[in-house]
Amino acid sequence: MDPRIERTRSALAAAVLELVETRDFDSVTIADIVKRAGIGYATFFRHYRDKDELLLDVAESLNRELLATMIPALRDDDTRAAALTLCHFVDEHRGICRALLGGGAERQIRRLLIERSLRWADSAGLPDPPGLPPRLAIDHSVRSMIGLLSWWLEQEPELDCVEMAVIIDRLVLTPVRKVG
Amino acid sequence: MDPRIERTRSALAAAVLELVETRDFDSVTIADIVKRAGIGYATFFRHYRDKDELLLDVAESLNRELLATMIPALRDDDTRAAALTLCHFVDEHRGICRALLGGGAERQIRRLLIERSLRWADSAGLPDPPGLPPRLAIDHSVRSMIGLLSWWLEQEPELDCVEMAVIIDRLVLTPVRKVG
Amino acid sequence: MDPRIERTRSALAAAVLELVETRDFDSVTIADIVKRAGIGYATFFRHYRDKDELLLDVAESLNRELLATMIPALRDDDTRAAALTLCHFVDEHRGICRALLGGGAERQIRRLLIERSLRWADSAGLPDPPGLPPRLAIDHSVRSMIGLLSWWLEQEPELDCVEMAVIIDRLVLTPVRKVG
Amino acid sequence: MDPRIERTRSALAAAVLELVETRDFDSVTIADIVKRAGIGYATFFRHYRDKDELLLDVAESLNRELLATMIPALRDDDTRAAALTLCHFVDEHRGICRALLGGGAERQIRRLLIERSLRWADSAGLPDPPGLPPRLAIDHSVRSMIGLLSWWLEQEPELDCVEMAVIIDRLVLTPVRKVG
DNA sequence: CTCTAATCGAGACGGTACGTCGCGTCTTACG
DNA sequence: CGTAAGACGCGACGTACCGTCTCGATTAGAG
Repeated sequence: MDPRIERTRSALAAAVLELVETRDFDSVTIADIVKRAGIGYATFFRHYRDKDELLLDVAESLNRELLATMIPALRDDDTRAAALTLCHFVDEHRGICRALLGGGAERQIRRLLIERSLRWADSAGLPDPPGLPPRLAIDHSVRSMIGLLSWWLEQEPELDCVEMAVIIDRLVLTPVRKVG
Repeated sequence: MDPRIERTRSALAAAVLELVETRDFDSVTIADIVKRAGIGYATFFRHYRDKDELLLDVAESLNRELLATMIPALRDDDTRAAALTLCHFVDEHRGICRALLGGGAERQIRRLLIERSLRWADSAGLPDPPGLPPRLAIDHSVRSMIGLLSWWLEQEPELDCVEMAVIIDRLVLTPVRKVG
Repeated sequence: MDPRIERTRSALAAAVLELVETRDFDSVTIADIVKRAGIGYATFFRHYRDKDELLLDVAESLNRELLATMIPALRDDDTRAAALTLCHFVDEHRGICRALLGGGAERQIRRLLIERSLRWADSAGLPDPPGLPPRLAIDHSVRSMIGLLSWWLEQEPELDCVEMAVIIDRLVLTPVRKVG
Repeated sequence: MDPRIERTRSALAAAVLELVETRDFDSVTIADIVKRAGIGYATFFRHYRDKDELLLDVAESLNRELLATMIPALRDDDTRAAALTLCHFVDEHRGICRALLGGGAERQIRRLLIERSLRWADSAGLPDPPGLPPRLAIDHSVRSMIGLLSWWLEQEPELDCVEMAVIIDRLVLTPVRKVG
């Protein structure tokens, strides 16, 4: 791929992430982003249809990185370990995650995460847990984890990763897998 | 209170609810609402600062109504009955709820519901469940139920109220109350 | 006449004059006036169709007062004395006159003054000066005097009434009466 | 300069002049102007802060054109010729001049003309006439000529340019220059 | 001294124009 | 000749003020 394109997209991604650290994603304008990235206004639209598409591109990368870290634990069916991995990942990317999960782009991010998780579960041949409609387990898990993580990120870090992982495991992952 | 004010606000509430049944809340303009309500454009801003404030007003009423219905079950600690009541309520207001929970106003609605639930829990002297940080139980419960209900509303009604209540009870309410 | 009406109109006249001392007439709103006058908003429109009508009412009174003072000199054809009377009158009402002549209402005021002067000239049987189209003499005199007085009012009072009267007489009244 | 800017401004100038031929300037809305000019509403404000600024821009051009025509006569101290030139100019631009001098923008136009004339007089080293405060001669001349021209433009053209020039010369220019 | 009608305050309302903002498209000019 | 810069059409927003209207409450002046 043309290195110029690469450079432009990186600049845009970096810019939006920097901006979103301090302000709400909704309140960041495309003009802000391109100014920060040092590229022309019209150039933005040669790469992304709109703001959301840029953010989803960023989220996509992050998600790939996250999934890669979690896959071993998921493969072992070790929900506690998976939760812990997740918490560490989020903790290390507090700024970005707060922006992505708590900012105005939450819905798009959530949709992306759910969609990717469903796709992964399908490809991994994960069975639907007993007693739940198909796909609901994934949908609920992702939504709830996002919810808990949002809550966690909003607090000052009173809970460490281990404590948070225990909570996630107890409130989300375990209930999904075991009947009542 | 001046009956004219009452009339205007009712007209606005009715209009936004009607519009939101067919279109996404974000795509509804204030001009649409006032046209539908048969009131003047500027008059809108004499009552609400923006679209969201109107929606929150509507949500507030709905929430009061919902809480009133659920209180008996909540008082009896009967989580299954509470969930069933909730599902029936949502089922009877499918259109409105889909708009409130799934439209662009989700964040505001969620914040309102969490805040009201916390306040109610405080006033009712509800203790925090063991093993969870204070207030997280409520926060998580509300978020998760909203998530499950959103999923339910998006599906064609393949699940009836009872089935849905069972799921909510299993995935949200019971895990919150019992340790591991 | 009902004393309440009298009281309301006086209050309005006083209010608009006070307001117009500090701000431009155009920027004074009806809401400002009624607030200052201590009367109800709708009450304004029971007395005047709009802001201009109120101002014209005020100007009308002032004009009557002015004409009364000038009539002796005008009758004697003593343009110098007439100009002096005018200057004294304006000097004694600097604030109001600055508002009426320099503010945003200038056009209406001017039209009123021209119209009243024409009517007075007709009724007094004043002949048109030789060499000028009918009515132009009055029109030009009023306009020019307003212009000079505006200029005078804008300056800090470097010129006294006598000097100003001399100028008016030289630049306006004499040229109108004598053929070049 | 970007030809698009040039094109837009020309379109706006043309539009406002066309509209102002039939209606009062005050009653012309910005929406009217942009519609007539075939440009977008918001674009207007990218070029002018408000309606007045557009009109002043138009007036500025016209004024430059006028001054250019009058300069020879003014240089020769030939007031009669200058007045005649002025009358011809106004006669050839009756529509525009009626709009500029008689419409609601009169004050701004007058201020502009006075200011420009003062500047020109300064730069040309024109001395103040004897017996008059500095600058008053210019101020009065401009105001009076505007007044007379307004009157002339309101009449159906009963007076031709020569007659009007004589009047202006007699009532304004000569009195300013000669004592008594 | 009462009674009736005019006048009042308060302020909600429909309406019109304004000026701002951000988006996504399209043109221009420059390297 | 491709890319930055940025002008443009569009449309929603929220503000300001106007003139109309409906309410009761108050007050004048006639009986």
